[in-house]
Amino acid sequence: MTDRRARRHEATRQEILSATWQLARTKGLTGWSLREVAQAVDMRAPSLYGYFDSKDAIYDAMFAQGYQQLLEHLGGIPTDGHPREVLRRSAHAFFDFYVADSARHQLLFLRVVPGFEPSVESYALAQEAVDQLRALFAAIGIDRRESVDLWTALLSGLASQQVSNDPGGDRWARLIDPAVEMFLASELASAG
Amino acid sequence: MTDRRARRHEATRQEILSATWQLARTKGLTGWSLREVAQAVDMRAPSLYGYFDSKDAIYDAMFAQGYQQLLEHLGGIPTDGHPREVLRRSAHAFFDFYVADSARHQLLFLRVVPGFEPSVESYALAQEAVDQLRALFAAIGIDRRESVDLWTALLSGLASQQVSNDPGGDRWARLIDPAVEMFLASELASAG
DNA sequence: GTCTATAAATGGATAGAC
DNA sequence: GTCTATCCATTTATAGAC
Repeated sequence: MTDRRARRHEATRQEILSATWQLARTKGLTGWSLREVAQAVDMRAPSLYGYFDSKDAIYDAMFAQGYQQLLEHLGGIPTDGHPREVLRRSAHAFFDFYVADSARHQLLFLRVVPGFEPSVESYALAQEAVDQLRALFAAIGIDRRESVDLWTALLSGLASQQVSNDPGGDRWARLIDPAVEMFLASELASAG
Repeated sequence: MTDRRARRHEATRQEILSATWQLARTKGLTGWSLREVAQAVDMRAPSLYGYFDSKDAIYDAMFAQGYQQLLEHLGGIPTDGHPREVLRRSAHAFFDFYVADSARHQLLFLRVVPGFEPSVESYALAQEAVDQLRALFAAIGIDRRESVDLWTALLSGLASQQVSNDPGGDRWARLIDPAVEMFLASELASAG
């Protein structure tokens, strides 16, 4: 059983992680220190070591949490209706997830933190997300790996351009639906 | 006239920049210190200040150099022949440039270095690259901004996936030509 | 132009009292 | 579980001798 003490401990852990996410968003993924985290949660830096073994352990927990959020995000996509609609929904869902937090994107999808490698447990979550995406595509009849790879590249590219070149705008967001049509036309041509 | 002293100074500057690029590639874009740079060029750290005012000034010089390389890379693309061929060439050129140095990509296209903002002079080079890309597309009859934006997203997405998920491989490189065909088919459908 | 010496701050992390 | 105190390394950057 998780007693009161364990629940409190976990709550504080979450509070710390919440503070690191906030710092990562405002000061950059690598632009914060343990002292700043401690200050944000009204502690002294050494107290953080009661919850995380090291700064990299915090990054690892953020990595895992980010992929859990992605899994929930993907899991929330209805898979009913016409394949075109499912694809459109998933495109917007993926785009929104990416654009919502560019620090999270840098942590999950790029290799930005010097020296940081996710633990095997955390990496398993990343693999799970890949599997879930593949399952989504299989459900609407797209099962070639190349197709999924192309779709992933297309969507991550749109989102990356949006974040980097038009933050807060919709210059690339408006291209999602045309991109889905382009992709589908190409898929139908390949399949038929 | 640039006398011997000025030429020597510039040569040393280049040597320093070369060392920082190497460090950025091996230890991450933000994973190196001035001491390491100095050691690599057989100096002491304070001597670097004879060539650059600060670490951010080095990042700025790298930023400018990266865009100069991109401009040269784009300029080297022959624009003769069938539009499909020009597009294919430019796709491979862009992909190769991106994949060749992921630290450079992070510096030029993402906001990875905490606190770093390119100077106006350096940013002008970035704008020049955008203009040159637009000119290339105009030359083959693609002049809608949305088309160029979609193409940029598609190629940067392919390259990003290649670097992040299959470094050293060709899983996404093999999708370049199919992606060009997909893009062209969509463009022809829009135009005609 | 490069050095030594050092400032002045900050980093992650540990020891040990309470 | 959190603190103070501190270690020890490292950071960027400056002063001033040579």
